[in-house]
Amino acid sequence: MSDTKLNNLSKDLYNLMLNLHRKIFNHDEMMKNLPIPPSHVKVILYLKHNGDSSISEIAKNLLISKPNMTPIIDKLVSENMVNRYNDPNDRRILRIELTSKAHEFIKKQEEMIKNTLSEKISVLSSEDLEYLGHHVTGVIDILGKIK
Amino acid sequence: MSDTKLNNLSKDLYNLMLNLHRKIFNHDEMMKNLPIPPSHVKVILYLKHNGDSSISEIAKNLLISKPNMTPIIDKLVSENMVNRYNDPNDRRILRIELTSKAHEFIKKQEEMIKNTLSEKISVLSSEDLEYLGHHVTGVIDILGKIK
DNA sequence: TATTGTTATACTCTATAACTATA
DNA sequence: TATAGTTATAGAGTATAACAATA
Repeated sequence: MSDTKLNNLSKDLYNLMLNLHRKIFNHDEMMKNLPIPPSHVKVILYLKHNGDSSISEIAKNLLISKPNMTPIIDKLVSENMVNRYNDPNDRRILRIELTSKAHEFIKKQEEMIKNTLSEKISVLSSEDLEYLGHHVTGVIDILGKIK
Repeated sequence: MSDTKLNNLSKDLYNLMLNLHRKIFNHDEMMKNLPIPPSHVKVILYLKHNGDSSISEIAKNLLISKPNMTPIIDKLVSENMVNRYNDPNDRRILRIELTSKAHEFIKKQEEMIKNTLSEKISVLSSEDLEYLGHHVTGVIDILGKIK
């Protein structure tokens, strides 16, 4: 693959991110509408996607410094969104798991986000929606091959 | 267009956002690598996209509270990234414009982001890159019809 | 000696109310 | 009276270094 082709594609991907952000998925707007701070959302979504994890794992992957994990997990525990439990193999490690309340929270928020998306694209013609679906699943399929 | 179709498409769009974020464009990671805080980046990019703007306009559209704009603009001025000037028609209004240094900064950052994107997709086969380009421009074209 | 998680602390970012100057 | 921008201030989020417990 030629370098210019790769460069053009990365330019298109950058434009795709900007367009998605501006037209249908404003990250900041979503976060402001949530009842809990962004760092809590990140931790919950991380656990949902990666399963039970140690505090260090979460911190490393979410780029949150370890000391700041303590108050975040404290609050999530007090809100009954996660539980701490000891790792049976290494007594230094605390593992974090989602509660059923957290799973319900995620489900509800995803519904809200999907409703917002539906609204934004509902102005498109039936034909455009057809094409959009085709191209979106096309991109997802290929991204699935990375990593 | 049937509601179920719209729902499926919004689900796909949600998955597209998640996949883009996880596979090739980690928002937090990008921000951490920048030499200036996120709020400054947002203001600069807003001005790049929307042209000279009043402080209230910027605050409203970026969901930053007005009082917090003062120190942000102060710092950007001291870093020689923006200038303040009076609106000729309304003496209450201060308008903000980007300096040439800011334009260069944006150009450099966009280059870095595109290089990162190139690296991430360079593992794909020539054929997959071809398809990816096709679908990405397809999505961009249709998004262009919104708003 | 290295790693896990915590404490302490200072710094930045943010939200709210109250102020001034212009309209 | 309403709006633009500011000041003051308290709260939330973050980064860094130093520490105790465990490996």
